[in-house]
Amino acid sequence: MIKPDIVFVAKLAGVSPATVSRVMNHPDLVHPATRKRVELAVEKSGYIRNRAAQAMHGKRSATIGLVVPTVANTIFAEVVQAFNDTVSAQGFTLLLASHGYDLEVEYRLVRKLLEHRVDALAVVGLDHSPGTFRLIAEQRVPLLAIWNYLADSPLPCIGVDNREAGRLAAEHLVALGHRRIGMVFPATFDNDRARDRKTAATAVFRAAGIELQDRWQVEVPYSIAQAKAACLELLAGEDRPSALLCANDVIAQGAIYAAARLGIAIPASLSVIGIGDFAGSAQMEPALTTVRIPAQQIGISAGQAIVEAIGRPDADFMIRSRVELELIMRTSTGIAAEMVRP
Amino acid sequence: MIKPDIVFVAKLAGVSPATVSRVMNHPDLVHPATRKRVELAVEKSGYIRNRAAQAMHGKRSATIGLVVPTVANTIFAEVVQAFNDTVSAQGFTLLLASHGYDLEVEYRLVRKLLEHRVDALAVVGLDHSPGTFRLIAEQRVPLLAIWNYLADSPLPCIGVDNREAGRLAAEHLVALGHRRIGMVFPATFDNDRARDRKTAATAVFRAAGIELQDRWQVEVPYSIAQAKAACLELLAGEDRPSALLCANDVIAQGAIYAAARLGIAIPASLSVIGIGDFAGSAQMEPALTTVRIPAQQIGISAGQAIVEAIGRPDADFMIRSRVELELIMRTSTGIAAEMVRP
DNA sequence: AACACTCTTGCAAATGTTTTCATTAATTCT
DNA sequence: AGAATTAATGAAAACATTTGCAAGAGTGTT
Repeated sequence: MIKPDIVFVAKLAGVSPATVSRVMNHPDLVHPATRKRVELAVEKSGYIRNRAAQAMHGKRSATIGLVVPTVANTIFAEVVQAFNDTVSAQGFTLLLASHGYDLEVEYRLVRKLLEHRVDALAVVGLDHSPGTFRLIAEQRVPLLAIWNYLADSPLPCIGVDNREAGRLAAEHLVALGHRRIGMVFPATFDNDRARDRKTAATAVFRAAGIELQDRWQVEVPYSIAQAKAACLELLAGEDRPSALLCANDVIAQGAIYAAARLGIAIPASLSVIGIGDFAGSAQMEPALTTVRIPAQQIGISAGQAIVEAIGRPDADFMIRSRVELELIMRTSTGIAAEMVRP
Repeated sequence: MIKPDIVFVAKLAGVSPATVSRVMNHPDLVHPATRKRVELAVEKSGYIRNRAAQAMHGKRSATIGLVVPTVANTIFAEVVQAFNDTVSAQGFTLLLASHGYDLEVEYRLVRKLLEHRVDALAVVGLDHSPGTFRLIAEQRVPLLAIWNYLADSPLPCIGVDNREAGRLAAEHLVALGHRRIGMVFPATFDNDRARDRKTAATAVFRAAGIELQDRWQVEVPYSIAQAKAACLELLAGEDRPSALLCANDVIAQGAIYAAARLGIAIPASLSVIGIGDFAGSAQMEPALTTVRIPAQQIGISAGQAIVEAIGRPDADFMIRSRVELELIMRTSTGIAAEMVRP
């Protein structure tokens, strides 16, 4: 019992392979009666068409590559889901790869995805190795950066302005009167998102005449556990900041748990702000004040844009779409203690 | 400027296409000097081999399909990551699909993955539509169920015994003297994991002579927000359970936030137990008592098993591997109030 | 020096589709 | 009714690779 191919089905239906192909790809070109017969033969033989052969013919592979730093935590879960749903509804399948914040690994992954002849590629952020860019340019595959927006980005992008995110968060703390501010960020090397947020926030603080104490700046990877551990250390003792600006909600959640453990009242004695508004941030107690990144909207828009780009292979693909950030004030931030008049 | 194919590279290197192919697939068969020349030509021309053409030849497609209910929350994030890392290290690329707990959607996704001629398929759990099973059997693609273990499962599986998970959680509550018990579960239709956990837990309670009050059994989807909302309702008023058994940690986190909001002390007046030990469960305050599912280990083992299965296409693939559960006692559960002697 | 090997390499067939072009059948128009 | 369209199908080339087979070039043996 051999796997049925298109000629097997054709024989079974008493037509030529060409007709079977047309039934699959341009059903309107074939007579309803023949179509019925072919569909029956397909059904009966259990035929499943071979996309590889189709792709080989220069046609679409009907796949889209998505490269993310990680799927292991909440950060990108929502975009990935929304993006996948969107392109999947259009008949595409997602090839997923994750590089763990290592751009050299990313290069290899992109290469692998190109070997599979993905019809388009989406990556997170605008920081990529030159090799990656060269590769994609050579292959003329539509490439879309998601998550970040930059007015003069070298490649199409759909996302948020991370400098604005940093600015919004910082301004919120400044507006509440905080001057003793700690920042908890991951390494900003190879990570333009964290870098942009941090520099923008720093600029705001500087403009407000706030001096950032080195001892309140800590570097942690994106992990609740490590963020909590780092914050436990940072917040121990009397000499601690009155507010913590965290690179994203995962870190902010860690910070809040650390404060809870230490019995530090939020927001009375400590304010914590995150960036992202990930799942759970709104529900936690205290609810996390954050700069909302509309992940779902990004995923959907990105999916639509990329499908559209695949649709016009000749037109060169350039879109720069900024989705709006929003400061979501919840209960994890409050007026700085020293500003509260009795 | 046309994209270089294998014959272009061959010409550039002054060899035949066959030799180039051998350099890519069986490097040891070609003379080191020629190999060098070919590699140089590949480099110079920016050639990227076409997996589609390769797959068409009956060879491997070097892809593995993974179908999960969702990637939008923490539940499967860790397995997906570990699985991806493992197979990726072996040169495979992941085709990802998510069906949102709808087995009819799953059928269509599986079909799509088979069109792409994945070398193997992994799915979550043992509940699947008959069509899905038929499809996969016809195509003779190795199929592996992850997350669940069942001694007499109809297909290879690597995961945990969900009945045991439910049992461990329930026994823990019973051991602490709880008799007024609520359960927060998602719909168990089409979801063998939730179903197994629930029936096992129910059996334990019944054996302990505990009567489950209908008003304390609630059904919620896997979402922190909805779990919290449901628990706010469940826990309002005086007539509430002393312990909550949650189908998984996502729901349990929602329950804990609900209690925090209502000012119900955990574990003094309410115990909450989850299943899963997802990221953040250990760090939250109070730290969540849970039945640990070693997601990473499952992902790695599953990746290894499936790659191995691809390696021996003739031998039929059957593995049933149970990974051990472990009750992790933290601070969200405690002795039932009515058992505490002054 | 002839023989039997082993290494390398090229030729050509095969893989499963899609698509262009041509052919035949059916329909419409005058 | 005959010509001119239009619709439906088939034949065959094309797509980019892999691999079995065969041939040529060295190498060691007698």
